[in-house]
Amino acid sequence: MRKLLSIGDFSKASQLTLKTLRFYHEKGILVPERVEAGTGYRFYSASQIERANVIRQLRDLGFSVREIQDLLQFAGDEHDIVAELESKHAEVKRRVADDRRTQQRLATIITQVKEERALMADTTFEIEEKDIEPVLVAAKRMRGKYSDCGQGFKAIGKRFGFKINGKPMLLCHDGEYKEDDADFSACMPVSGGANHDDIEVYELPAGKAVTLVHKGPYDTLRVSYEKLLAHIASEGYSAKSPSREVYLKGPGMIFQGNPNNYLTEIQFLVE
Amino acid sequence: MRKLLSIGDFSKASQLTLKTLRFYHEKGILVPERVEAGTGYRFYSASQIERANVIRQLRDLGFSVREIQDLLQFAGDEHDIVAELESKHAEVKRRVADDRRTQQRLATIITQVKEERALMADTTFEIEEKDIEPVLVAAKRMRGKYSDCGQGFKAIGKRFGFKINGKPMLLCHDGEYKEDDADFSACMPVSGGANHDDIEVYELPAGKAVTLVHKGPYDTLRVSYEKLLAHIASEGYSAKSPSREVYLKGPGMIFQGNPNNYLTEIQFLVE
DNA sequence: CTTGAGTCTCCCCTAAGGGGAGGCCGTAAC
DNA sequence: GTTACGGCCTCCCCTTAGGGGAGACTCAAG
Repeated sequence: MRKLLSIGDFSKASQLTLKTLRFYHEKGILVPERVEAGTGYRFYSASQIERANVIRQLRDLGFSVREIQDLLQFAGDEHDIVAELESKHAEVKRRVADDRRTQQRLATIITQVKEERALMADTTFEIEEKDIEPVLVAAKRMRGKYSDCGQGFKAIGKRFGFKINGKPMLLCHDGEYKEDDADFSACMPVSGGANHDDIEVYELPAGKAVTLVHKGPYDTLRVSYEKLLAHIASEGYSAKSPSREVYLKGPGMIFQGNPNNYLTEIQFLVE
Repeated sequence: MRKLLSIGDFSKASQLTLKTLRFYHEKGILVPERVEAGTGYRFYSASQIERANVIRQLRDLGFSVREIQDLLQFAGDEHDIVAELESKHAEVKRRVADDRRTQQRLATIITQVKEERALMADTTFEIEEKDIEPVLVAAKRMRGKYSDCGQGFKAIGKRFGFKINGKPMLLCHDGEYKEDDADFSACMPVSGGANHDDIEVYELPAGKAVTLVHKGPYDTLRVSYEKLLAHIASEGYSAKSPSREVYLKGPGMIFQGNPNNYLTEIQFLVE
């Protein structure tokens, strides 16, 4: 009366692969109606297709085999099913939230890298004279080695977070180049905000400036400084303090990148 | 000069477990600066902490070890990095989309199950007399066995999809109960829509009705029918054709559920 | 000298099957 | 009669990113 299907036929009917069917047999969630003693051949009844479909559905909904087993245990009893569904729902929701954060971070990184690449493409690496707009910054005055400025940026980043709207800058208050006991400010352009601890918010003045984009690691910056200062002297300008360094492209959020491709714009306001 | 860290110290500094460090060593993405020949002890340089952090970041962004390996191969070369980032971004996006569909489906199922449970809780299973509102339905007239109506519902579901706004119903056009060659319509309440192929859209009339909610499998429906007809006779009403069956709760989208808990409301319009 | 903490390698385990080897069975073609 | 083919079986290894633990070795302190 009831026709039994071979595993191949059942596979076609249920859209589950042979491997999967054997696996489900082993796991006990879909046991063939009959297993021939001598050959071990599996035979399924047509009515088991329905159960196979249920399992497929549950699997698509993200339930593990173990969970499916539990769920099918109380096949008619709906007591815990809602709870299980809800916990799975919460789980998926959590995963979506996580993934969206990741996605956001990836997008940020991508735009940043692209921006830097574009920058690299249309930078001339020649001395330029241009008018600079005023810029509102959050600045932390520091003393020591220039390379310590990272901590200043970190502190500003922590406080001003999403208000930051430009590349990090360094103000050199010393008239000359100093190795060890330099007087400088780490600062970031911001859209607003108030003073906080040792971070001051103020506006850098506008004005005519002589600038040069330096390409390469930071320890070769001096070459570009000298080039700029020579130009300023030859043109008869006088440079105003502090000079500015804008870190157009440095070590990224993830990759250090190649220091030979770091870009730093040096700006001297002149009159 | 350069101090080397034992794996334990490096583990604390990098926030990667011992197991993970050994694994990354094996995979070649974070090879200790020095491995002592005799003992096999691993020693890391402090500068490797930075690389460890890069790896952590990439791992958090969902990159596999294999991908991290590729990415770190061209540590300075940024040529392919954007492409990799973008493909990962697309991948995450796809996963989010998938998960949200799953989440939606789960939510639908949950509300449905809850609704059915509420229904079960406040149903009286007594004969009631009530006034029935008119209801717009999409109906497919069929002939055969009642149990074939599922295909009718499927057809209507395919055509009217999101316009469906009620429980599936059956109209019995026969005056009497027929097993085999019954004349009935499978129909679903809809918010609108036009006739399509053999699916008609029309309004079921309002009126005074005698109803009874039947609990149990469909093959015991006759008991409730007889109870209702006896009541109608004893009250001196005359029943109008077609009678209606409303499938308040039947086999769910996933689970068959327990047929003993199926709920079906039988409605006879009377005058 | 001993002890405890740190480290090593090696082996097994995860979830949900996929891939393939080698063997058994029945049928159809030659 | 035989051979080829197709369907089925079991058994074993493989995948990710490490976790858990056993047994052995090393290092520093008491």
